[in-house]
Amino acid sequence: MMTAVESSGRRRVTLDDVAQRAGVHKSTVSRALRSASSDPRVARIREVAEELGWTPDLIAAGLRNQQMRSIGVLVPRLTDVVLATIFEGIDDTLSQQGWQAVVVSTWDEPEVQRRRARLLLGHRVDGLIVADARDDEPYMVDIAGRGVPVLLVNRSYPGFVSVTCDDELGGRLAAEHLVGLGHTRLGVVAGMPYAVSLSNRVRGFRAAARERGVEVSDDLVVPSTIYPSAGREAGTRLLDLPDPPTAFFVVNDAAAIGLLGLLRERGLTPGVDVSVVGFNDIPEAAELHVPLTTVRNPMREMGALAANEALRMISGQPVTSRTLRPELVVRASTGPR
Amino acid sequence: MMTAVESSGRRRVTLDDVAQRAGVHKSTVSRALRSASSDPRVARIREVAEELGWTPDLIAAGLRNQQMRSIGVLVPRLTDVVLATIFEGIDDTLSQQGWQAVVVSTWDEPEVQRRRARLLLGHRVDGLIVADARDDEPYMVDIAGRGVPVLLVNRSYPGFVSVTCDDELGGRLAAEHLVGLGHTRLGVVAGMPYAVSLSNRVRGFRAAARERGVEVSDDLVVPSTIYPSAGREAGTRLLDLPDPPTAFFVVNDAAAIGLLGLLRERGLTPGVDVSVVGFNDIPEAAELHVPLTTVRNPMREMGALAANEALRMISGQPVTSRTLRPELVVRASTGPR
DNA sequence: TCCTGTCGTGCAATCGATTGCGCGCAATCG
DNA sequence: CGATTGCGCGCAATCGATTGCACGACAGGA
Repeated sequence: MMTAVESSGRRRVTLDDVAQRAGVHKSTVSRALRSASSDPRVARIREVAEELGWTPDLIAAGLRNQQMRSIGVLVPRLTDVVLATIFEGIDDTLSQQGWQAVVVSTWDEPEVQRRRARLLLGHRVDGLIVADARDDEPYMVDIAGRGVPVLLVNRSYPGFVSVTCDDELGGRLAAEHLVGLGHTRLGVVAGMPYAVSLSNRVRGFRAAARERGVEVSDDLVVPSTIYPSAGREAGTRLLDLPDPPTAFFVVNDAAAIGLLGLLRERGLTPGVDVSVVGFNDIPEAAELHVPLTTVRNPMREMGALAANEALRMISGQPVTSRTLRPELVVRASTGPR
Repeated sequence: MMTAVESSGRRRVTLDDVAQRAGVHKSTVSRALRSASSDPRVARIREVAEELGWTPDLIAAGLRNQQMRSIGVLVPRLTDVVLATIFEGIDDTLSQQGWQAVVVSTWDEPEVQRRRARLLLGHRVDGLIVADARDDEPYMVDIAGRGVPVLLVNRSYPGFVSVTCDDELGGRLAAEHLVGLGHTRLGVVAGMPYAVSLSNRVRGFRAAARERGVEVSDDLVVPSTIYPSAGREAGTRLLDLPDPPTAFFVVNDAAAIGLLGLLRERGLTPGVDVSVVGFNDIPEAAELHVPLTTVRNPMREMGALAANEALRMISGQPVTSRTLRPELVVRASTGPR
């Protein structure tokens, strides 16, 4: 004979099943299961629930309570270790507090962003954490005022509360370092123009360089994606200039790694012939043949803080934007001119 | 005056709202919205729904239909690019078919695995894709027979349908390559013993080596984690043996990268003094100073196939385990003895 | 003219957990 | 011993979409 637990493909155990077995009404069971009381009757009901293998149906409870205890998270893509790390911070924080993160990839494509955001709202998430805001296609604007709080992380946008790295400061740290080493011809691999996090890094870099008497002209600032291949391509363009830079600021480490590969092929030694500063300090930056000087971005903390702020928003508490402090990590890929 | 769409924080628009505005019953609206008809009355109802900004409540629909069109995915961690890539394949495939993936990280910890699996079931996912099966703590066994189909990916387990790489073959390819280059003293950085994917690679490697007359003794097989630091530590142990190996098989690329760092520090040139074969072919393997010879694991395809097989299981169709063919990618980190 | 078949619509039940309301029982006090 | 307070429990409504059933209208054929 099969017990209820062993049989497969059977109907879900509901509160009513427990109630019947315990000889009480389902409302009594519901109350018993969430009371802290140690009343013997309550204990008996708990026992029956356990025996029958009852587990709460979060969908039914969510419908009734108008609260799913879940937050939707939109990221460009999870195979980017930067976004994966931010999400890990979010997921960890939420799950520790009994909440569920529901993540979707949008590939930075506005149409996908809109579609998947709508879908998340259909799943009645209680809030949205947006890590893929574009300043040319701010889909979050349509979502806001839908009754669901929206928090930005990683990239900011006017009118929204956000949790970001102080990207401008990060850019400044890179510029100060390179100018301090005596470099005066600075190239920038600038990333996607629609990502404010990246353009802020470039802005900070150029401003700090100029303040120290080094002008970074527009032709030394090359847009790119965030992949190693993009670092190679942008690097090629810059190295092939009549008067190529002696130092590079690459707005993300993956592209910087591509640039390092290009330099190697051209017989240039990073840190000796040419300097390179990356951004984020992803784990492999330290493992490279020539370890990468980079700006550490507190990605995990950013995710954790974003999750907490989102919970605060949902519970109706006031929240304000926060920026986290980046830090320069000097390694072997930079050296004196 | 605010329109319904502009006002914020307001109540959700329900079918009943649309029905009242259109002067019909909500059941009529429900039918109209999902019929393909171009009847003018149907068109009118659609128009009203659009105007009021109605969006389906997937929670309510899920409760009524006993089907959420979502699949829970359990992974060790998403910051591991291997798992992130597998998940990307799953997510992409599911979302293209109108399904939602809900992913959770379990850190390979049995207690977390159990807790989060239960939580996913509480969310009424229609199936589970398990990427973090441990052969010493098979939590999936408790979950199976809960009325929800379970599919394994990445790591297999007896009695479960799985989609995996042919890891044993991958190990064989590595061994054939190294023995073919004349190496007879082979070291193995073996990964976690509880992960069958990894131990299968080691088994295939040792079997193929033995078939070619090279015995890999137990003291040359060192357990590890999958991080670069673990590659360094395991490598240190092997290099400090009285008769150290001249070639290494490292069951995953991240650890192989750590081993390459160690070799560099010891003044050994990979591909010349010592050979190293990794596993997975993650993107950075090709970008290294000494590009890594490795066994390509079709991770994204694995995820996509797993998603499709899971959908098949859910729809009640028969499914069988599938293995995908790995491929040796020879680069500069291996060379003749 | 009446009957039958078809189509569209309204009604009400359903999914499972939660909760306000009210009833009945027991305990305590005057 | 009767009245009042308090507590526990059952009842039924609720959340929002879906769907079987039944009824009414209308058309076509006998």
